[in-house]
Amino acid sequence: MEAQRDHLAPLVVSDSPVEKFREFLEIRGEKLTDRRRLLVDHIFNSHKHFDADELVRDLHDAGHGVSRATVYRTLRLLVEAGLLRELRLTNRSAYEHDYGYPAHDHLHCTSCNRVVEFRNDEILRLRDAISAAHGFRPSGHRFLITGVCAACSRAHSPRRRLDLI
Amino acid sequence: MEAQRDHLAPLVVSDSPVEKFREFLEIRGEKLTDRRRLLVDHIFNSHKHFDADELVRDLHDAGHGVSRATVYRTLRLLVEAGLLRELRLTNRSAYEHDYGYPAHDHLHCTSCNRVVEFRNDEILRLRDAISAAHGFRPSGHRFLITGVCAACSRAHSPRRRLDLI
DNA sequence: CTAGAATTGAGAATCATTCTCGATTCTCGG
DNA sequence: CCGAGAATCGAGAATGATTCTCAATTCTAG
Repeated sequence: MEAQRDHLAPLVVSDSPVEKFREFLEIRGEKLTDRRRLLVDHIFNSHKHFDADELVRDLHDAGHGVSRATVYRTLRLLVEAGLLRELRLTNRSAYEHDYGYPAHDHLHCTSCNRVVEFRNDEILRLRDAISAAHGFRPSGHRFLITGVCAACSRAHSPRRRLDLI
Repeated sequence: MEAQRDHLAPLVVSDSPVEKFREFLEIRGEKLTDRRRLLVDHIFNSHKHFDADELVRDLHDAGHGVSRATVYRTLRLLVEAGLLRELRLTNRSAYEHDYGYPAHDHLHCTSCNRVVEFRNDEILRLRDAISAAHGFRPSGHRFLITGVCAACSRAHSPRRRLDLI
């Protein structure tokens, strides 16, 4: 029986992330080593948004030592491979799953620093229309809305204007 | 005589950037010093996209020495004041005029690394609709389209697929 | 099993940015 | 005009994230 399909789901995830990574590495004549496998497994088993430091810490806590250098090197590869998406919201890079995860964008609350995801179909349409108008061949996009989330709006005095006090 | 007005121009620039900055500083009980004035003047007289280092270099070349520390401190203030917008496309922050400059977003060519601006009215509408749906109070947004610009598309073999070679 | 190549890890190095703190400049009441 | 006190400045140190170096290890092909 046909699985119900989101009409715009662009992702057909036939390979596991590890397989996808192996293919990518193969093309470049590089190898899927145990350190790399360990990292991909860990990343795609749990985390959502994380940074290099968390990764090092988590793996260390789990008894697996992976050097900082290797973590950074592998993260770069995973981004190039299209498995991870890099977000530069602050001074340190954060990462999230890209492969096998539906396209989405983010709301960033500058008060509590939380990041909320949302999906919106128009964005894609808009992106392509704008790109076409500029002879641009789009490969991706980032739509980030900054502001104050509902919780924080409620928490703070509702009638403040500027950050005067 | 009525100046012709873009129907969505949200900016009424009655003050010069320096004035706007002075107001901002006054509110916080800080001063518009000569170093700060020098920086604002320089920034709003020429540059469009620039980073801290260029600023230091340019000013130095123009015979005005401003310490790195002051440049960074002032850039932060200008962003807080809403005069500049900070872009984190790479590891170093880039800045562009925000005050007195129409709202816009960017196309980033990953091949030649050029950044092109575009204006699109739907984005605002979309941003507000999405925010509303999430009880979010938006204060700004960033819409970045990454891809390959027309020139680069033409320059490279038109029939390449992946970066295999 | 072995030579050669790729990867790893520890720590050094780099790069942008921020901090420290003494020197300088500004403000404002006299 | 004259300080006293506060804010700002600059030089260089410090920080923090990321990248690099290079010897040791692991992998691959034969």
